Amino acid sequence: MSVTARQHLQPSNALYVDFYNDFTYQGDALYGLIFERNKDKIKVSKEKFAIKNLKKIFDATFQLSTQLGFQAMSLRDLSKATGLSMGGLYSSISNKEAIAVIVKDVVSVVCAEIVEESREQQDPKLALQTLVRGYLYASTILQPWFYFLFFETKSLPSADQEGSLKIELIQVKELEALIGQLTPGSDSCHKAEFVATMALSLIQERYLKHWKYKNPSESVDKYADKCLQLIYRAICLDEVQPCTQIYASDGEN
Amino acid sequence: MSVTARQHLQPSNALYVDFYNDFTYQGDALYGLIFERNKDKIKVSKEKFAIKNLKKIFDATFQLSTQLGFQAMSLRDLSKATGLSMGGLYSSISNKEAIAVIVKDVVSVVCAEIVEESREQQDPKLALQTLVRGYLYASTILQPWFYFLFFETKSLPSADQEGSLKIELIQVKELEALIGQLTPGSDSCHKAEFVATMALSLIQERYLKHWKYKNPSESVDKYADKCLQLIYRAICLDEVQPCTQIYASDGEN
DNA sequence: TTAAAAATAGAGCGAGCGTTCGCTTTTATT
DNA sequence: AATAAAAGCGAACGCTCGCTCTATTTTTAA
Repeated sequence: MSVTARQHLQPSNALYVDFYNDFTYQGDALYGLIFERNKDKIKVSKEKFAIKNLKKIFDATFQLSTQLGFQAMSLRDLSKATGLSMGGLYSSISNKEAIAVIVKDVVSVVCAEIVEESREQQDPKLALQTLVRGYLYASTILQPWFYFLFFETKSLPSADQEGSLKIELIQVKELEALIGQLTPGSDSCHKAEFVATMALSLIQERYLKHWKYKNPSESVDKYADKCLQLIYRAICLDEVQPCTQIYASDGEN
Repeated sequence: MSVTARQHLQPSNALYVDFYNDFTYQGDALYGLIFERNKDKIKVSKEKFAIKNLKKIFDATFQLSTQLGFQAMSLRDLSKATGLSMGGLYSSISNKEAIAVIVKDVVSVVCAEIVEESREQQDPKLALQTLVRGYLYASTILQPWFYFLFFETKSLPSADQEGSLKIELIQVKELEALIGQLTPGSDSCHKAEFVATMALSLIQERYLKHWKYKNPSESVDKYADKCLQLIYRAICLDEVQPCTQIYASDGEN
């Protein structure tokens, strides 16, 4: 069942849940992927043990660096929080910096996947929806990863810093291209560039201020609806339904 | 001449320049204010010397912490960049943390001032415009300050961390209140809360991604226009002019 | 049962951190 | 030109950092 077909039946429905169930970059599968992509730098040779440790390390890193910042988090702090000894830490990661690099790598891979899925759509409106929802849903599931990369880009080696900026550039350019295709003429109300910037800002708002959105799984669908609706309005897309009508069915939004 | 009167004559005009000329929180006056507010913690007793050093210290701090992050910036780095000795640094600031606290203090004062100016306006539409333009213009002039506070809130003592979050909360609540007053009924297209969130995201976008906006003084007026226009559209404000008309006069926007 | 793999505790390394303090230089006033 | 106060200096202190290493124990999987 296609995305739009579903939405016509029940707006603000279980799209996120569907995405979540298909999303392979989470849980053990995610850490398995990290293990595969960093085998050469990880001393632990068996996947099972590596996954267990990586899970602990990233969970603790996100918790500590959210509180203190990555630079202020010491490896002794991390050792305490993970329950691993110093030696244990260094058998799963090559050094402190490598933690940040892996986060960048994961976000990079996930974003590339979302762009790919969007490009499979023929209809630009569907492609835009796939893109916006993809970013919102993925950054909800991987909130600490996206959040970390935004705030800790400075902690990366300079090559990866550039890579991190490039991710953002690709995101906004992809949005801009699709929005550009949807604007009837060049005399649109708002230029595609500005609308794409706004869209990305709203996407980032969501994972940067996650404390505002306590039950993400409940509300992220509605948030995505509102973002898309706002994009349509910004580019004067007439074909869109008046938004009061969309939200008339359920009281809260 | 009032804000709207001017805009009717020439949209995207010299509003920023006017703001800039009236804005007292810049240059020596700003550092004088910092000196006054921190006299007890500053060993240098003569304003003239304090201003000279504070200027050096904050300029260098913003440059270094943008590159490395505040935590990674050492006071030896700062000493080298300012040309001051370690002792010289410590005669103008009480310790490293104090630098970040002062930034929070400055942004806090400036934001309070903007809210105050907005509240002086009777017409909610004018008040909203004053608020949005105020935030955009002030954060353009004080871009490094706003940028620093956003990224380095974690480096503050916990009391000031809360203070920093509160600034953001006040900003969005003030926007929300005014937008709420402008929405005709409760069945508005978008809830005021969401539109306020979007507005603040766009304001922050501007000073967080300042590398995108090379000539801020030239374009910030147009950016403000676009933000306000988008807010009006989001809340289905009919009285607003079609935006194509506004931008018809000048080619680029 | 057993050999390999994983993990531990923690002493220790050099480097660099934030901060201090006794001293010298500059300033402003006589 | 003299002088007292203010400003500025930079070596040194105690400490923590990222990281390594060893001896030892525990866990795993055949």
